Amino acid sequence: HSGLSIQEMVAMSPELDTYAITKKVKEVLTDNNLGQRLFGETILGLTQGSVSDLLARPKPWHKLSLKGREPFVRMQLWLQDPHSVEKLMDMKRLEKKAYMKRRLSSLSDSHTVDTAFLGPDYVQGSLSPGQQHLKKPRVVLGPEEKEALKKAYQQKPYPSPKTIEELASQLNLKTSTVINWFHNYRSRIRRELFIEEIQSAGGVGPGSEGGSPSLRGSKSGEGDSCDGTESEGTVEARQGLGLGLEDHRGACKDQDMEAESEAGGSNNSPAQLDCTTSSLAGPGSSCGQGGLGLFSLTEASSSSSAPSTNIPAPGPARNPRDNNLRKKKAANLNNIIHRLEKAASKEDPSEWEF
DNA sequence: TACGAGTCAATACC
DNA sequence: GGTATTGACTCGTA
Repeated sequence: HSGLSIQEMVAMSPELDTYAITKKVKEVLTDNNLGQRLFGETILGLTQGSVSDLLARPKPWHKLSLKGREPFVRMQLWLQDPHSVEKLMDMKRLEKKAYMKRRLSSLSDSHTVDTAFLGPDYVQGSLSPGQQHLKKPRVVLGPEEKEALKKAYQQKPYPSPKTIEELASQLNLKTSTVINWFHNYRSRIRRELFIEEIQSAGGVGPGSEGGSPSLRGSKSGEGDSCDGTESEGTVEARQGLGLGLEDHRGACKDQDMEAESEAGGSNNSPAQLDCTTSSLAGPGSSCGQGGLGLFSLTEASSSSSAPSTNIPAPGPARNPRDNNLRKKKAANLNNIIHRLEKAASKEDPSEWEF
């Protein structure tokens, strides 16, 4: 695109609505029966798992590093390409053809080892079959171990090396496993909090970095997300973008939904974003957007107001299990937040209750 | 050196 | 078979 590298484009990109982008991508993929693996590998250069994660839990733009923004810029470009679906369909056909060809040749030569069973490394010739066995088996933590780790986390999210050692020996795990678990858990809790904070429509401006926004209960009262505060974004850049502003209003209007949201309720209407996402649909969109540029999505959501444009909807595919999971997570987070709030209100650490 | 961010890839789940 | 989850890893940064 315009001879710019993707990094340059990311650097120059205005704020994008990551939620709207992923929503649209999911739509296009399902509508055209295209898998995450194919999309990830050909468009984003990511694996299926990463794509799944990105699509299910997009971080708000302002929370992303340059590297983290890259897939969203790629998705945006892909959505703006009128032939995007065709191209991916072609790739799908080619893959199928190649697969059939491989199957045929492996069937015709009974002496040939079916590389499908040997993994990509072997296919690429980097590993011999013998070496396959050297691969580290994945550690799968049992429910009791997870429970114990979670309890330990609630007591100390940043355990000392000594605590880690103790945990590891008590649970019969390697210390590196315990360390990794804490890293991952912190990171994922943080990500869940981003989502929760967006969902509760409080909006996090750049100024709310000093702690969990949920703790502050600031909502948007400071004028950040609901007062139209401008950051780098210009009014001109918002033209024809109804997206951020409208959703924004919706988000502010729905502040009283927070309680329900925190309880894991699904209170976001996917329809809210219809017009939003249609701005991604390119020419022919019914939501009146004139001559949108490359990154036309959400200048509307200035950095201070971005989160509220990224309202994560539960999505139509949510099954009861997902909802339960969400409820559990929300409850767990609220529990943690509650304890942190209590702790924060007591000056003497000895009074902190965890 | 510890941490966060981002990602891979094995596994679980539907 | 496609998608979601999650332990492990790399890399950049303070």
